[in-house]
Amino acid sequence: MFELDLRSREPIYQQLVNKFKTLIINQVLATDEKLPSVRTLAQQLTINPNTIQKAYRELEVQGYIYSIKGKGSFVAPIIEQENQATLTTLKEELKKLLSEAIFLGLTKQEVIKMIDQIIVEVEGGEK
Amino acid sequence: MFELDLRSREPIYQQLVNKFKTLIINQVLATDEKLPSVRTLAQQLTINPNTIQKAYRELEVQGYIYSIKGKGSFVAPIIEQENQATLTTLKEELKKLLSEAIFLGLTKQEVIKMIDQIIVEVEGGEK
DNA sequence: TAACTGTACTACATAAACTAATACGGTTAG
DNA sequence: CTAACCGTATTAGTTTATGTAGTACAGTTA
Repeated sequence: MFELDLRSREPIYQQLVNKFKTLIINQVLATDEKLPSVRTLAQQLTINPNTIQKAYRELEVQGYIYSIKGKGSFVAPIIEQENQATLTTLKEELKKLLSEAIFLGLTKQEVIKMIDQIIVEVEGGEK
Repeated sequence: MFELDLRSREPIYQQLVNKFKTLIINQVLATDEKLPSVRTLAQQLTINPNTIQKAYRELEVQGYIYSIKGKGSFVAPIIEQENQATLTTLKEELKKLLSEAIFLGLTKQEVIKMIDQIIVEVEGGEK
């Protein structure tokens, strides 16, 4: 199923994350399809289950899959994937920008004001 | 001149970078003003000159100072308008990103948390 | 209850980051 | 021109972070 480079500079779990991302984005793995269990895949690749676990957690954080204890890990609904993935990226960019802006003198109050304004625009004042 | 926290989790050179940034941005150090030499400051702070050097290099890379071998390190010309312009640009980018992120589910609380975190990093927990 | 599932905790090896010791090369006052 | 300043490169040692593995715990289902 996978070809891993065990002695690559790129961590194994990262390779797994990328492989799965590709498969999921290209719809090779359908929504709600079950991924191999951490143990199964680990045995198959002759690596430690915890490495698979780390990859799966990363995929989950990034919104590509969801895991249920005792049941398994599954491909997340596409829209949610996209949004979560995008959001994660956005958060990183946001943090960089915010750091820079705060350093240049942007105040917390200004940012909050900005957010309030945006929320009004986007959500029309709900919440 | 400086108060360093030698056993902070934040690297010494990073603390120095931040202190100098603040001083330069707030015009406490004027344009072309000479910074203490790496050895002088090192002796004063009882740390290694190389640590100062690392801080100075970082400041140079980020455009805050310039160094001349054999002469010293000096505050780089900082045009206030440039900063303001940068800040304005950043604000626009910020607004776009924030709009997108909030649309995707980022909450106001998350952003505020993010800001607090950044402020702590930038100011290094003084007060 | 047995055989699956994900997950938490710990430990260990390795890689990266940080700081220091030393030496080298440019500038300038005397 | 040399002594006393400057920044900088190289190297090494120490600490910290990262990646992986071993083991044990906890939920699910037939």
